[in-house]
Amino acid sequence: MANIIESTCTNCAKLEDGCCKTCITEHKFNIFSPLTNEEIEFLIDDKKQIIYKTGETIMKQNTSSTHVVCVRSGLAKLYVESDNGKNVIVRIAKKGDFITGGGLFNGSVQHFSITALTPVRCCLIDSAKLTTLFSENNSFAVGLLRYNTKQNNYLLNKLVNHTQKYMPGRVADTLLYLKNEIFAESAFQAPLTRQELAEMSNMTKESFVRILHQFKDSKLVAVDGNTIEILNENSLIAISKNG
Amino acid sequence: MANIIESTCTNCAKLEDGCCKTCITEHKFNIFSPLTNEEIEFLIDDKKQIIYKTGETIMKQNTSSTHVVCVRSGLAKLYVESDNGKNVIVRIAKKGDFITGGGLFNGSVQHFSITALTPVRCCLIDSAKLTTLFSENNSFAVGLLRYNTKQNNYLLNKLVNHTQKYMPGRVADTLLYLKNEIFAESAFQAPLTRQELAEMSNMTKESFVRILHQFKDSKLVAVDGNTIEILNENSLIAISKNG
DNA sequence: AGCATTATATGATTTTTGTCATGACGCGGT
DNA sequence: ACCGCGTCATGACAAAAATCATATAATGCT
Repeated sequence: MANIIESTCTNCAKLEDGCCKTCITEHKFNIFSPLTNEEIEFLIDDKKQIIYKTGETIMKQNTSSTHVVCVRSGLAKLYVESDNGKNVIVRIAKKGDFITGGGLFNGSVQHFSITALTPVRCCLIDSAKLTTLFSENNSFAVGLLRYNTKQNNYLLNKLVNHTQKYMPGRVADTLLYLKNEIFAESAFQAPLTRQELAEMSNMTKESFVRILHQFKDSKLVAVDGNTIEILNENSLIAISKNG
Repeated sequence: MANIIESTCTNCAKLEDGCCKTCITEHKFNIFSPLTNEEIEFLIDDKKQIIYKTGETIMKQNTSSTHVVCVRSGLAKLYVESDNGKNVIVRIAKKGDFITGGGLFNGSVQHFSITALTPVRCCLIDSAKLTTLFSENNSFAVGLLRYNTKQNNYLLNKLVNHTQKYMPGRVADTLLYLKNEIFAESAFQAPLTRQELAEMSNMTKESFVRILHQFKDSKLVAVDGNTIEILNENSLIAISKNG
């Protein structure tokens, strides 16, 4: 069971200790940077700080939720569970990511699930507080809209990539995404099974394995279990572009 | 009825005529309903009213644009042009639709193209005016965010439908979308070629034609050229669900 | 350590979908 | 009316990807 850890992070319970303010800068929660100290105080007043174990569900699709998630550490997968039982992993959330399940001002039903890939430390913040701040602080409102817009463009791009590219292009996309967006390193140990990597790439695990093996044979990547190293990024980019 | 609206709209240059205000209610531009008369006056001050002929490009992907589009009549396709030359039609815009190409507050680059499927009458409004109103009128800001959120959920849904369903399910989706979202009638004459219907359904035109033919054989639809009639909506829904 | 369970890998086969080729039909322009 | 062009339709075939089967490696548990 996930445990509330307000005791372990006592500094964070009140703003006077400087913890939440620090968290916002340190963890790069850019979305909150326009807020004044007073507004932050208001925001975090009754927030809950939770640690999820690997594999635990942070949010479940189609359930109702009145809070948003701010990831402080760890990785989580955001995925849609389709009617046929197959999952589509939409993105990976990491430190500093801010997640609204179905969106503010649009009902409380979550349109995707979130599951911890590693232990995840996060803060759950009441949506109502965000809507209040949305009205009071225009820069914050602009930030929220911009966040949504970017998400929109991201999804538009993913739609095209997933429907128009052949499998090697999609595998290349997934590997480049992990390198550049998540780990920011050429070699990384991804806490993702082949099944999950396949769900990110819109294919079966068998197909993913085969293509990864081809990439390995072509010296584009080095693979050892969950550790993947990008050896030839330019070729992967070419494969991604080519389709 | 339609004539009255259109004749008033021709003098839409000033609010004194009551036209833009009428337009907002009559054409159901809900996004603008929170605005005061003064704000509307400000918004439409130097707007441009344009008529596009069938086939004309209203917005071109990857170009810069500083305005948003409000469709007053006609139909237009919003589509992404992918690197391999194939198009993905994301949605059809109709009367009352409000379109921001790449989004407010996020650069001016358009992330998709818009082309008129029929003659399209629309107003182009300066994005800067919207951002000003966003700051001044909170209800309007909420409406914009809600619009974006809905768009997000729509794209999420389309991503899953296009990647997880077999072709018959996707064709069923397209037909149901046209019936319920665009024409609001069981029988409709769609100004879309088979190629375009295929681009909405993420498949080749040949595949679309074949599946439409099967649906016709199964008495699910009646087809005569561009006129399509949904005869058995429940079966189409079942096919859509099934995958 | 030994066993059960899960994840990974790989070949054989089938299903799904796209590509190519061809013909029919409809429509605008001369 | 005739031609040319684009759309629509349909069959034959090829390519892409999923499924199935099975083997191996890794992991967790008692």
